[in-house]
Amino acid sequence: MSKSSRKLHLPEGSPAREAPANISYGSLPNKIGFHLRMCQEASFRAFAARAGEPDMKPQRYTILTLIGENPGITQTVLSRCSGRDKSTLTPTLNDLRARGLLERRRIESDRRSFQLYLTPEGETLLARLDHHSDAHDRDLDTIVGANKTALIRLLRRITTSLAQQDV
Amino acid sequence: MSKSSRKLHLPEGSPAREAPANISYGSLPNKIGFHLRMCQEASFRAFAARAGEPDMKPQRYTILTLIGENPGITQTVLSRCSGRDKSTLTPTLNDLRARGLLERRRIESDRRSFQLYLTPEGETLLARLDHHSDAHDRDLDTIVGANKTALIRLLRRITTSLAQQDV
DNA sequence: TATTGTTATACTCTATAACTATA
DNA sequence: TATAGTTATAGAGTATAACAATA
Repeated sequence: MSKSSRKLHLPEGSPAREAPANISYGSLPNKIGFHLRMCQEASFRAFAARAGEPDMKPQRYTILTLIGENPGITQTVLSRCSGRDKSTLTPTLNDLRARGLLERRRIESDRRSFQLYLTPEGETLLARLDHHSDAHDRDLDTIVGANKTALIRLLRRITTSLAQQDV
Repeated sequence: MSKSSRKLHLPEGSPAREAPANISYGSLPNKIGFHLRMCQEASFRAFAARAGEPDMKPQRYTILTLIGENPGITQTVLSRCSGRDKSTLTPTLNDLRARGLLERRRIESDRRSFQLYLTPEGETLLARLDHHSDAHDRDLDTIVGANKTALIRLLRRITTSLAQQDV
């Protein structure tokens, strides 16, 4: 097996590597959406391999970042910012709390809500993830070169345009 | 609720829309990887909303396309082309067969393998999905404009560069 | 009544490992 | 021994709906 020789950790989606064959991909290679998906998967795997934190997927990294950047953010706001339903967040936040990465405090002025804060351990982990993320993005920068700004601008434009379509 | 007014079908990930607040996203907005994820999610949702086939996610569309383009492709080859483990494919292919969208034939010269073919119903569905996919990609083309070729080239470069890192 | 967060439930996707049947 | 495909098992992620506590 020539499988995972130089790969560090590949928590999910390890295969995909091996070259196909004389296979036709039809119209897919002309579709932006297809390449977005391929590219996002490749980026995710590369980040996961680098970070070596099998339980810290991009979505969790985003959650930690949002809490770190906005201490005291509530779960509902967090759910909107991260684009997931609030019920989706509950198990994740419980898990992160169980790992001692974050804590929450009840808001006395509105006892329905909780404010979220990173613990020192959470800060440490976030810093480590940031480090890997920076390195990963430097890789991407190298690949993309001078086109980075334009690329991000394009991706943002697509994201916002598509989101506005169905408001 | 201003939720899904003009949305057709949003099988998964329906929220995400509502604007955040005075929230800081830290370094995320500078990260290509972050925007890839946001963009891919937005593209996926827009496609799903347009196609209105809640069970036909991009991955399944890719599978149908690959079989349609390469009649007689075997499951193992298909799994490599679609970037998923062969065991992952089994339930999906069973489901697609149960829906009458594809069929398989044993290869007599190697009775371990099966060749996959679309049924007429599968061809019809694929044509319909192609139609939606084309429309969706025309939307993307409009958003991206003259940059399409450059964008795809960049995305491909990222995908292949990252994939080669860990061979 | 409306909102915050939880629970209950369900489904999809994905993986690895062990298995079978064939080669 | 090696390969094609299945089964068993597991886990993450996501959704909707109903609920309790609070506003």
